[in-house]
Amino acid sequence: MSYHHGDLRRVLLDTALDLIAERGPGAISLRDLARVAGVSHAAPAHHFGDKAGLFTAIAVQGNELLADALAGGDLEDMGVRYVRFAAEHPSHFEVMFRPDLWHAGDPDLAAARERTRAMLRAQVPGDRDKIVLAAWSLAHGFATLRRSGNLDRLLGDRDPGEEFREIAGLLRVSP
Amino acid sequence: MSYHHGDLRRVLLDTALDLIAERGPGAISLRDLARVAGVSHAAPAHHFGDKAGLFTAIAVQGNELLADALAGGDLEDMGVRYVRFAAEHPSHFEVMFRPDLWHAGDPDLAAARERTRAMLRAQVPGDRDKIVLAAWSLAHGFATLRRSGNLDRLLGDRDPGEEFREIAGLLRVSP
DNA sequence: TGTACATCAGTGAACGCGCGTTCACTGATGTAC
DNA sequence: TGTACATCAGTGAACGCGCGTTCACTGATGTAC
Repeated sequence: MSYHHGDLRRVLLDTALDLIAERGPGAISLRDLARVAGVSHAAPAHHFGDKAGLFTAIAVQGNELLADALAGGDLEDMGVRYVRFAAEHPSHFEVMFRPDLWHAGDPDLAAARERTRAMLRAQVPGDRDKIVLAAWSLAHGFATLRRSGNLDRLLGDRDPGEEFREIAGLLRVSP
Repeated sequence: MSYHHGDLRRVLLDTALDLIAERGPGAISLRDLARVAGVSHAAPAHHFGDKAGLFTAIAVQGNELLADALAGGDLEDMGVRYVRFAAEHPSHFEVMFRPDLWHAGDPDLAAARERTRAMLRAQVPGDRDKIVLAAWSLAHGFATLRRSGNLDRLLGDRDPGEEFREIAGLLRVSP
């Protein structure tokens, strides 16, 4: 491998996502990240500025992925996709909802978050904010409980999205 | 104050809850806790064994408080109480759903968690697990999103429980 | 095609710091007699 | 009422460690001429 890696930023991000999925965001260190990625321990700082910068980059990427995943479809489908996203991108999902981890003022992050929010809203005709909030709460709660292991005894091995579809199907919007 | 404090365990727990509410569980250290409580830095270890022991104690207490809060009432009321608990005991709530923080094998904690779960189940006649899960997801998602600041622009200054009652009122269990 | 130079990615040594944990100790309390 | 002793809460010094960050540097790449 040459002195200039060429793709180190991406490698560091991917490695960080693996580490976070394994041990949680609290247990990660820039030095450990560099160690696992096989580069000098100063390299992460070079790319992300500092530790919060790393988490900020992850949160930006996560919001973009989620916004993409939510594009199109109806309200129930949105919930299913939301839950699936959380299951498939656990590290992104976790970091996205931990404001203490990032640089809150980052403009890229603000834009990415706004885009995700706009996608959530777009699934409901007529700007019915409370309905969006109810659906979002349902999907977010399910995804979070599942991720924290609270549903281990309650769910089978099925696709989490399908499990959620069944749960959500028990509720309907009252007229 | 005498050499023997008499109530140090409780003071340490309360201080820890304050610190967690301010800065999040990741930013707490036993030394800082001791500093704020005005005792030697080895005192927390004396009471809780180690750092995870402190979080375990908080999780036990949180589960007991939540189980108490959920006793009695119907399904919708359970959601309201759940949300209210999260708002009133943010540190407990946060720690309770962060398995990476505690001693997972602790028997007291296992018992306390089981008691909370039993309370959730008890609100639904006939053991309809999926309904419980839907209601739990809804309340948990709302509480979590609110706590992470994601609803700041969407909610007013009303009691969080009442905000939730309105949201939950938009959904009904389909026949 | 060749040379000079600017730019930038990544290095590695060094720093100071706060941390968790250990351990022999000391002071206070309660109980047995 | 008084004394001896066990128990336990809390102390304070000491340890070794991993961390984030800084900084002068070196190697590679791309571009201008």
